[in-house]
Amino acid sequence: MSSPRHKTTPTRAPRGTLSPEAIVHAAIELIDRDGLDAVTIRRLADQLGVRPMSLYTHFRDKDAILLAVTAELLSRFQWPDPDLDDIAWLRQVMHAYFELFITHPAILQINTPSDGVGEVEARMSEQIYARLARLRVDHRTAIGLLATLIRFVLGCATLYPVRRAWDEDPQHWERVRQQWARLPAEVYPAMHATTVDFPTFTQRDVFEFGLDAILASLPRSP
Amino acid sequence: MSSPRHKTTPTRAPRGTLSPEAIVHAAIELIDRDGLDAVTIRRLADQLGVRPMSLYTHFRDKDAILLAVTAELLSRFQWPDPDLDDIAWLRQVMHAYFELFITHPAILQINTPSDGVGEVEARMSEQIYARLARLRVDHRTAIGLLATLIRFVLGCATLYPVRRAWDEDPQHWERVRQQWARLPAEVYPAMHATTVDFPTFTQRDVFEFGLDAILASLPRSP
DNA sequence: ACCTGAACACCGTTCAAGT
DNA sequence: ACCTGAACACCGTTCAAGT
Repeated sequence: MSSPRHKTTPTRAPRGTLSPEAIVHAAIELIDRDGLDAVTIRRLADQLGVRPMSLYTHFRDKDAILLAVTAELLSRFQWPDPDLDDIAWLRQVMHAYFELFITHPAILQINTPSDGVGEVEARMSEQIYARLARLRVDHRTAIGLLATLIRFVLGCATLYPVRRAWDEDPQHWERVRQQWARLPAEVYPAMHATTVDFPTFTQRDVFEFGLDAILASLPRSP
Repeated sequence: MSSPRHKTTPTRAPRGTLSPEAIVHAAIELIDRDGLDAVTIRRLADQLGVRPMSLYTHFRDKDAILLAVTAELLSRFQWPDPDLDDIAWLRQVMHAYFELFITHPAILQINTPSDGVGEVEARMSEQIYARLARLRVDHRTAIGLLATLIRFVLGCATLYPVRRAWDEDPQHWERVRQQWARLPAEVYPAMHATTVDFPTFTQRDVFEFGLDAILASLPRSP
């Protein structure tokens, strides 16, 4: 009578339920399903079967969680086959970098302090500079080229989520062509002219085109 | 006795105090001073000497305000002198685009639905395609080139706020050089090698380098 | 038409407690 | 050491009211 055992006890979670890894894992799941804004201390706790405050035993604050998330995602970077010839290997690195960003667009939205993206960059540097040196590229060009490539990939990744719908709609470019063709040729001569043999680009096509353009200065591999 | 006139009346704001323009203006001020996160309906209202709910008379919700902010900022895009030769003009457009983004980095964080950045792109297109046509660039190359340039500029702008501190610290690159030089030459031969004539890049130098690289395929202007 | 108070359903986080 | 309840200072926004 004094202690009604079979209350609707909200069952305290057992001691081992939580860990930094489990939290990061749950956060990534939430991000990939519903986007970065869906990551909330309270919703994270729900997903883990725990009360909100429990998370603070494992991370100082929410920022620390998101930082661990980016670290985990960046660690999934896929190094290409080292046997590829130098230019193919270089392109492959950029491809892997691009793929990483478009499968987890949230990385771009998480504010990493001071160097952030630089993590992957740093690990890339040695190998990339070695390849470029082998291609007889001078130091200044090597550094400039890598910086340019990184920025291009970053831009592609930033635009990808917005442009993605265009790739998936087979009629998109035909509609654009018709729209441009309807423009008065006197005012928009250049755009009008392109509609005769209208070229279409997927996001990946653009990526390929840009890579070609930036790497064009390099000596062709045999 | 019945109506104590001189209460500490919280003085209702007069009817003309608010307007979409005033709200957008105040929001931009807040953004430029304290960043995008500082933009809050309540703080915006404070800044305008008005109560929070008043803003909803002029905008449907907060997103609508931020959309108006990006529209306003993008409208400040500075078209370069049309008398410049084609390649110089093209570079100048990209410079203006870059400057716009680095003076108001918040534009990059505001989620513009579907086309967003495309606003400026669209207005650029006709003029840029006209110039490229005059340079005898085929349609496909023109579209690919513009897409590449935009992504590169976007990447530069994204990285700029993070890398800005490097530009402003005169000792930064010397410290990096020493750090690289201290690496064991057997494990990091390439990075070690660069330290003998260590090249330094400001963010603007990188921008210039990348522009050169991407536009290298174009025929040199006379 | 424009400005507003009260209230609601959310946040991240502090602090003091439980086990 | 780890999990938690209550509470605080914030959010955006709805709804019904004032002028």
